[in-house]
Amino acid sequence: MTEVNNDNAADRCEETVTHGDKVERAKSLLPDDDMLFELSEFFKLFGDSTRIKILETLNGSELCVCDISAVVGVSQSGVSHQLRLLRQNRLVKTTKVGKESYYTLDDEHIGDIIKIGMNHINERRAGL
Amino acid sequence: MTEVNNDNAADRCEETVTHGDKVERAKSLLPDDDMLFELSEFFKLFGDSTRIKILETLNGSELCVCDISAVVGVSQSGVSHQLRLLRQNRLVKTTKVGKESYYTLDDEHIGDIIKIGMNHINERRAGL
DNA sequence: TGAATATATGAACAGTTGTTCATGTGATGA
DNA sequence: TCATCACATGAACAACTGTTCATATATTCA
Repeated sequence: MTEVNNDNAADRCEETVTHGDKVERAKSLLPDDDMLFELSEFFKLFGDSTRIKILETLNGSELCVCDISAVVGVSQSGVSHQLRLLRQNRLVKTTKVGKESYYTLDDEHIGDIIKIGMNHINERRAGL
Repeated sequence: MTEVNNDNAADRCEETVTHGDKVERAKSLLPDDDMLFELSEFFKLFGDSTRIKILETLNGSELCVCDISAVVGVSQSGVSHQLRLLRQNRLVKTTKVGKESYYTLDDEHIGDIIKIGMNHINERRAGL
């Protein structure tokens, strides 16, 4: 015990870690902060039902903004805002044809991720 | 064209869909609303860096709340709140030993999902 | 050129979320 | 039994997010 002996109790847990070795090991295995931040930003994109609808809609089809709006039931403006987010994060890409912008998925992993999510939900439903 | 001919322009896009057939097809392929809602709720859990840290920390180790708090750098209370969320959604499970609660992952898919996310980010970084 | 159309974007606002503080609960051991 | 500890939980609040409304931009066609 070379640790400072701080008898000021109250938040003992914060100061004297119960299993120091395990904590150090876990810390060293954690991805770096940048990766953790980007990971959460990435998954945040899937954490909204409008965006999930958009992604699932584009999974297999190429559609213009107006059509996407009709499919997901959100105003053109709302869809456009969400598409911008998805575009900036390279989940979708766009091709301009005349006045229209056609959107498609820009990452082959997206379908996989959503599929795993559905599996989780189905298993959870089955296990009631 | 058996559609009502509404000449009130303004929001034409909302009313007269550009590619009706594609829209109907896309709609029919979409998972039902319950699934879409649960999917977004599920991914929301990954959309916060504290929770991602917790999940990555528990991916391989079994730790008590106090230790998790030390690893992720959030107060015991904050971690406890997040663990409750993860517990309620069956991403983690807990075993009580005396005063301590030991947490582990409760779903074998979680590691997969995070891994795919990291791949996406690494590929995005490489493609600058 | 000017009207119509598809999309993008800024502002504003309500609803949600993550954190901390304070406190409650239940187990341990003196 | 009483103090201590690990953990859980409720309240409060600042920060963030998704939507709509209004408007800007850009393309087509008469």
